[in-house]
Amino acid sequence: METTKNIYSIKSNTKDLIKYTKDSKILYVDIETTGLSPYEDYIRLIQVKNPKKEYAFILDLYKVSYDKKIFDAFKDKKLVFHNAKFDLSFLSQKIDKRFLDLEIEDTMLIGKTFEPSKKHSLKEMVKNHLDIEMDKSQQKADWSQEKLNKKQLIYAAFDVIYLQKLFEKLKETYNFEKNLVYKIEKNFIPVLIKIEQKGIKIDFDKAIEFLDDVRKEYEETENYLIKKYRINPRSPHDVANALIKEGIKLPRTKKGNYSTSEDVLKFIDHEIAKKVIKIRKLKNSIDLLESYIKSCDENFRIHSTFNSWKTVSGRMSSENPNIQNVPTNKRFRQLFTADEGNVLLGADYPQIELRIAAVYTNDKTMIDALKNNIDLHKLIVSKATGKPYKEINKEERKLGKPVNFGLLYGMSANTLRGYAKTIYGISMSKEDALKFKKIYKETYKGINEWQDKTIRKIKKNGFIETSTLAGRKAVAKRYTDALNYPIQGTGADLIKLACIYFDYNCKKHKVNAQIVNIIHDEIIVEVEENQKDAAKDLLKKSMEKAAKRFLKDIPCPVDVVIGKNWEEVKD
DNA sequence: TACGGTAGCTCG
DNA sequence: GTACGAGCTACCGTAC
Repeated sequence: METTKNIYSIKSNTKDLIKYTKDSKILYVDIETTGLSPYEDYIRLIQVKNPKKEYAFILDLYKVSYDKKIFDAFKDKKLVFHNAKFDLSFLSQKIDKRFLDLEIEDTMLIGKTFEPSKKHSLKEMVKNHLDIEMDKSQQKADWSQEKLNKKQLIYAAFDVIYLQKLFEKLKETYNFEKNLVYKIEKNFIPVLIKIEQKGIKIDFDKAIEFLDDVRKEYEETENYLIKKYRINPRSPHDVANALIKEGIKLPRTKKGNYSTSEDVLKFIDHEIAKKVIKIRKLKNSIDLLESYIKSCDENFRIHSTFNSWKTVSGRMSSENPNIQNVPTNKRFRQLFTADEGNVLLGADYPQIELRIAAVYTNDKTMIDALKNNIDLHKLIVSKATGKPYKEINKEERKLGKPVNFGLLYGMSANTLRGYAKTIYGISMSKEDALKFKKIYKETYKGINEWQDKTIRKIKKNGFIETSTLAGRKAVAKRYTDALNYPIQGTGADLIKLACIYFDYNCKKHKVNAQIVNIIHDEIIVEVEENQKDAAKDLLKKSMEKAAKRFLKDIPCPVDVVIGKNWEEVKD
């Protein structure tokens, strides 16, 4: 049983903190805040553990204005956190930007890298690795009251004391310093924080105007349907009943309800179906616009939260609001812009997942095609329709995309038939669909072997552990997942690395550019007009260097486009 | 009334 | 036998 005596020293004085940290190059750090938002909430405590001392130091920031000198206690030191993104967001936002330049380690990331299927809270990891049960009853205590009680302070101190013990144990257990996935994720943290803090500029007036237009159209459509058919057009139940009343037959959903999905409605030649499709899209647009307008800060910038490891595959996600699912239509993309005197740069990786699949499966035909600059989406449309490759236009190419991805990730012949029907208007027999799959398999032998091997393994063991080219692990129980995770995950490894390179290069060449959005294979950057060419060059080089690291000799040329808004910078 | 699942929309 | 990965909102049945 540990004694609580000499567990901590609590002060409000920065000088005492500097004195405490002075003799160590490594520090274990945690903070307690009044809430989860680095914009709206405050840091109450900063807890620090110097491994050369027995006790933890607690800096109490109650009613103390944030002192820039606090940073001096951490300068030139390596900081160890549990979930560094959270602590560094606050420390860099409230105290000193230079916190983002420090070398760090993150015990939670080590857990996520080496034990992906376990839980990664400090409590769970301390239990698993040290066999100690931490008392977390104070975690959600009130950290804004003037006088903190002894229980709270002991809790705060133990967080960094156990953090040190956990880190030292993990260091014995895993060789994380050499692990590429850990390195990428660790170095990506400050890059991600900067993206969130900068935010992306919205053309507020245009957004309001757009919302107004959409609302009017929505209300007109809604009133029409309510008056004429007495239905709530947002209710699938009402819509289904109304259609049945009109003598239309509807398929069932998995759960047995009548389906009114767009896939069903678009084949129904009736005004209810057409207007319901329309009103759903309008409502969706209204929701998106309202979320952007609501999220703007006083400078009309949106600060979305980006997650780097929330998905199984390793892909990023964006929330509050999600700015990775902005509709591709002009009026939406034009809303995302740059400050006065700045421009945006846009760059995406062409057909990146197919390039990754080619190298991952060592498919000679696909590699050869890519080396000869053949567009694989055009090629698949050409093979499906019999139309010569050179005559495939942009619209038709767009349709090839889902088929290519579908077949890559194990799409069935039946689903392929559905695609042929809905997007090409071709009625494909089951035999034709199977024949087409066969042609695909014979063309791409490497892909085929990989798919067969994966299916066999899953059938035998019930699951499979997949790995990206950087070594990011995931467990799949369905073969379709097992085909997807390593490819999609490698795409994530690659773009994260590109962002790290770009951020580093901008610092090195003193280019004042900032990434403002990442959309899986696309990077959006904001930069001062007079540095746009330098930034463009660095972005291109950074993305191509990251691609080369994983794709080896498969070329991956990146085009960077300059413009005033997102619409203008698409390729 | 609160919650969770489903359906349906958006994106790569 | 199954293309994959996300977030957000409204509806709707169930539990309290």
